Amino acid sequence: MARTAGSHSDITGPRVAQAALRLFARHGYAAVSMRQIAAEVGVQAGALYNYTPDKQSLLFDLMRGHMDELLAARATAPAPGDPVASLEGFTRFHIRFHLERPDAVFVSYMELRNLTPDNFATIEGLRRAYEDELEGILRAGVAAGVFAVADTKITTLAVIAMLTGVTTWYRTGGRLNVAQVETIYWDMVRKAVAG
Amino acid sequence: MARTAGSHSDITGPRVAQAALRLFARHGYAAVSMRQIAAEVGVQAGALYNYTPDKQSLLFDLMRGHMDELLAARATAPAPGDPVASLEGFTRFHIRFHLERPDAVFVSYMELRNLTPDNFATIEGLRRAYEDELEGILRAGVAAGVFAVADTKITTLAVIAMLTGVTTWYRTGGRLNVAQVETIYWDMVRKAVAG
DNA sequence: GTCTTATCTGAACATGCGTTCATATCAAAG
DNA sequence: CTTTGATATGAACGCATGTTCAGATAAGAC
Repeated sequence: MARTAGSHSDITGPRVAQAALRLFARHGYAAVSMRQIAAEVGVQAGALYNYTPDKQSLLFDLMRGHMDELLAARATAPAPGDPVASLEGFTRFHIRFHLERPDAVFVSYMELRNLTPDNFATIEGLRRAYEDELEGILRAGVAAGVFAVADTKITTLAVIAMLTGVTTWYRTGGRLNVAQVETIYWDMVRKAVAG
Repeated sequence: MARTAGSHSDITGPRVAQAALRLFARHGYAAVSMRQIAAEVGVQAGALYNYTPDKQSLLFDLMRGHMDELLAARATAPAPGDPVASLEGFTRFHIRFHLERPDAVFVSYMELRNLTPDNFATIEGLRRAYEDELEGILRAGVAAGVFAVADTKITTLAVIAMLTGVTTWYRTGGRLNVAQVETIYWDMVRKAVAG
């Protein structure tokens, strides 16, 4: 019995994306079948193809959407002249943003190898753009003599790895709230790059 | 034509493990078929079952082997009384050990969700034991008044995340050698936990 | 009330999956 | 030289995969 209750495109579409994100994060892209996604939405597998040309696009669209959101959110953040304040802003922004969407973060970091080469290049470019934001702050701080880092590129990657790692252990309702976590990490970042 | 050139068990066995490790690291456990592993070894799929009861054991044995190696190597490291020297030792050990086996590191961090619950618990226990090594050092440093960390558990995870991140960008023959990388990271770790 | 069109079903397609097993081969033991 | 046993083949098993599509259904337009 098709079309059981009206025009559902604007409802089913987001539900497909949500179900795919959830399942990809839990079990991995390759381990999730189109039929599992369809079942989670409450639809037959064939109906998914009204919303995505194929499984690969489903993954790519999730990842590109996540990176676009990340860069857009970052673009609206205030940009203080002081490198230390900028770095604190970046640190707190990164932790908050990533803790708010653990599934998208997980998928975007773990499923890179399941992207086609073209799609991989696109995502990689967006990630690089985000990293450049942090590296710019570090460079400015070094130039101003307030940071002492041996290598801005490596420090950038090290800081991002440390901050993103928070998603592997943080659980809502745990011992610490997001603001406390931000402060603990900011304390480490601040000292690590200090002159 | 079976058994084309003598008794190969002691040669084929390791080759199966190596091929599985390589392919799992490149494409992910779920995306790699037993036939692909067999092809890499130069054998038919059925022959793999002389060396593993099933695909899951192939993954689990690789991960347990990696964690066992990690803990065994760590156990032979010298244990200075000074917390700062201990932390430097741990930092350099961690980077060196992980850069020497990038495939095993990748698989052990990415394929946790493809382990059965029992196998997952085992690997998780070994990882915890390793983390406890670092946390012990941090606690000792805090007690001695040479480290100032807000939360030893979180700092442990943050430091390990930062150090392990080196495997995502380091390439042999690149701009920096392992010793230089060790020094850069040790500089950041040392400052991040400093009092 | 009829028609159109978006949405979904359910079956089908070719292909690949992990795993099993009877059979073949050959190294080494007697 | 014969026998044994480890090691491999290659075919087969039932089942799942991503994707396609003709047909069914119902909401909204006229």
